[in-house]
Amino acid sequence: MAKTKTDIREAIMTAGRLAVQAHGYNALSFRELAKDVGVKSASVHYHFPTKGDLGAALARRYTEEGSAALNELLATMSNPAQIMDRYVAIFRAALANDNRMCLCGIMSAELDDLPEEVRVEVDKFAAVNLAWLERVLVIAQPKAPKPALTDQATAIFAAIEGAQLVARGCQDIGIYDRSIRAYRGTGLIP
Amino acid sequence: MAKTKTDIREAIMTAGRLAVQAHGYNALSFRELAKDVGVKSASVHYHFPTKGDLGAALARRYTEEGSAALNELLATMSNPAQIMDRYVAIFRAALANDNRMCLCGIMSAELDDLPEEVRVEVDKFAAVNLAWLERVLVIAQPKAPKPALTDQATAIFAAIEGAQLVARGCQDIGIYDRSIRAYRGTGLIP
DNA sequence: GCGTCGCTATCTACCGATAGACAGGAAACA
DNA sequence: TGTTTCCTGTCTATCGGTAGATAGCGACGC
Repeated sequence: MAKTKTDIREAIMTAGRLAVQAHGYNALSFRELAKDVGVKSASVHYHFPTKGDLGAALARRYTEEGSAALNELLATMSNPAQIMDRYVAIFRAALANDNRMCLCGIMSAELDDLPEEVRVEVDKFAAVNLAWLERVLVIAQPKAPKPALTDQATAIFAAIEGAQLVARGCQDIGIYDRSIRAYRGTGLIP
Repeated sequence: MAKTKTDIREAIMTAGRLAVQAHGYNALSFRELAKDVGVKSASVHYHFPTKGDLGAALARRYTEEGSAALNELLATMSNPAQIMDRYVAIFRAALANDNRMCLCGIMSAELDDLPEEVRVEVDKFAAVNLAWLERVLVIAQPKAPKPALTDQATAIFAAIEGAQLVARGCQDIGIYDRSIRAYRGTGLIP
């Protein structure tokens, strides 16, 4: 089967996402990426004229796919605790996959070096997650005041990203698991 | 006043720490660093032969100074809630200082690109913080079983690092403050 | 006088980006 | 239908810039 234009574009985006999740945006290289995909770096520039275009496309796609998966979760499950089980499992999967991180989490660490178009996508990812978490919390704690749930959603997102970061840094996924367990124990996570 | 050898070394380490906290280890450049300090890049190589040496020295110093400050805290204060107030304030200060991050937190995100000698220092920083947090928790919750406190210490450290990461990514220190407030509300942080 | 220490100058390797050639297929026209 | 034209997508080759690292020189202090 011949490679179509879309095939290569998709291959670039997949390889790019994996590379960023493992090494960050700064370490993303057109040459390396091209080698992975099996083309020349100039061809990558054809599909993504600048590195900023590529980074923004990666982050946008990451957010879109994440958002779709989260909405699917909310649509098919009703127990908040079970929903949150799945949520924390998503972030755990990145770690389990070769000690990778959330794409937008790792990009947050590199914020000062990101082109503006990438930065806005990182912000969007956080916004999508916070809004979704708040929806779950409304189900879990219908009587709680709304502002408190907003804070809690923020705290949950930050806590999970942090658990992923520290677990990655220590190369010990057990740190992630123990942190999540403690979050649940205190009721931070339903 | 003339610059002694130690002056230059210290200036390099200070500028280096600030640069890493703002841009990460990968973005740390001998040329930029030399320009900041007012010497040539070859001179920086004289004090720190390789980039790995410099990174490891920065992380080691960061851990040592942090450890000393934390021990001082424990020695002069007795109320766990007040002690934790000071602890979260330390991490907040980095954010307030030009949206910087914990040096070892940002290095954790770059883990795959770190030389081994830097990696071990990052691990040490986490270990020092976890051990210290556990000591504070033992004071705050003397009746709790030890393993639970270990988990809680891990969770607190991860949560604070995460709050810092997300707040930095969104360039909104309010995210840090709201997260910490929620952590306290649930009792995760005493 | 012999180390110490910062300098100049240079090396190799890699970066993102661009120019220009070329193959192949679709589209337009006879 | 046969021919010409245009566009798409990839290639080779190269640019200017920066990275970390090194060799060797000269100034200065013990």
